[in-house]
Amino acid sequence: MSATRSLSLVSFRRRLLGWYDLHRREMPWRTHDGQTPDPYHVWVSEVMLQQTQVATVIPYFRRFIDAFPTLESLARADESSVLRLWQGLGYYSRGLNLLKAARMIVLEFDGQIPHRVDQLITLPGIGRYTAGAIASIAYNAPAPVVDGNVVRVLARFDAIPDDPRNPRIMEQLWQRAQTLVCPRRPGDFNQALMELGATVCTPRQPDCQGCPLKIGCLAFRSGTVERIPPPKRSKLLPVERRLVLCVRNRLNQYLIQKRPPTGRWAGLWQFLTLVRSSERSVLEQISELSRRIGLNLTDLKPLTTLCHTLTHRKYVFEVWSGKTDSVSSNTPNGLWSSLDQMEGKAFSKPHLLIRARLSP
DNA sequence: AAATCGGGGAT
DNA sequence: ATCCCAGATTT
Repeated sequence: MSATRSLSLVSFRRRLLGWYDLHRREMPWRTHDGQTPDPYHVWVSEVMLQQTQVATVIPYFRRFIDAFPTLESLARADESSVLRLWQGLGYYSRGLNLLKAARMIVLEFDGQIPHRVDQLITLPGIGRYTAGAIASIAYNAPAPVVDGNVVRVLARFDAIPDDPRNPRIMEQLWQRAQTLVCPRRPGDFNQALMELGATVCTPRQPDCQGCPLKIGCLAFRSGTVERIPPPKRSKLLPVERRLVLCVRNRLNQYLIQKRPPTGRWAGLWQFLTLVRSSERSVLEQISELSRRIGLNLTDLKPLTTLCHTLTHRKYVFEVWSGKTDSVSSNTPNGLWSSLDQMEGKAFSKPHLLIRARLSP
């Protein structure tokens, strides 16, 4: 790998860090006095930031640290508390892995978050990126990081036209990041690279005039910035139809169920949900359900229909309301719960929206 | 190597 | 409507 053409390695670092010192954004997990941040804060923030933008994470991070100010307090928490704090953030296994790892650190690492990448990466929920981020930001280790932002910045800087989803290209970018990382300020360097990608070297309409690396950027020189990296061709989303039933008893409680511990929305609560058959009518499906779980249902009415689009599929929820005189059911994982009681439980986003429609 | 796992920001 | 986001884990 040749150096940086017209921009030397040292100049690359100096320009990038100089830009960062001027444009660094304030974030709750960052210190403002050049001090090394709390490794626990770095870890929590980096896990929350996986596939999630900074603006989305900030309120979740504040609430999480308020509830669990230290690694020890997190290790003592239970899964339901963590999921409640993760509610709405998505990728819920991140939260559960965070809890698992906290307990492992207490038991196997004497309560100290490991400094080395090869130790960090053994913890659940910490991969190559997050290990590098923690090691460099919290402990000033000269470890590289390559996230979506860094991929874009480096692919453009070197004018790599190939798809970085190709593992070979990705490995090339990791090597490049390793070479570039500033040994004096690795944490700031890595954050600078990512922040540049998030605020200047953006996917669309990048601000090349404001970029400290435009001198030396091969994509800028050749006018190919907006074509690098190549966009992912979108595929048609499969549609999943669901029938949701909000059953209320005489105590103003609703029947809710806890989702299984694996799969989508694992461990989260929801109203009664079944796959919506296109063969049978809604009322047929509901009466079959009522027989199966032993509930006598009355006042069945359509409440709303809502769509929820995820990365790989689209859900359509047909939501119905109903009443019953029963106070028990055969529903596995079923529970009668008032709207107030539900506040303490973690619901998926679509069921959170359904819940909001039930409030008086 | 490909699929899975959420939800939202930006355009 | 589309692409992407401070990715990791499972298949």
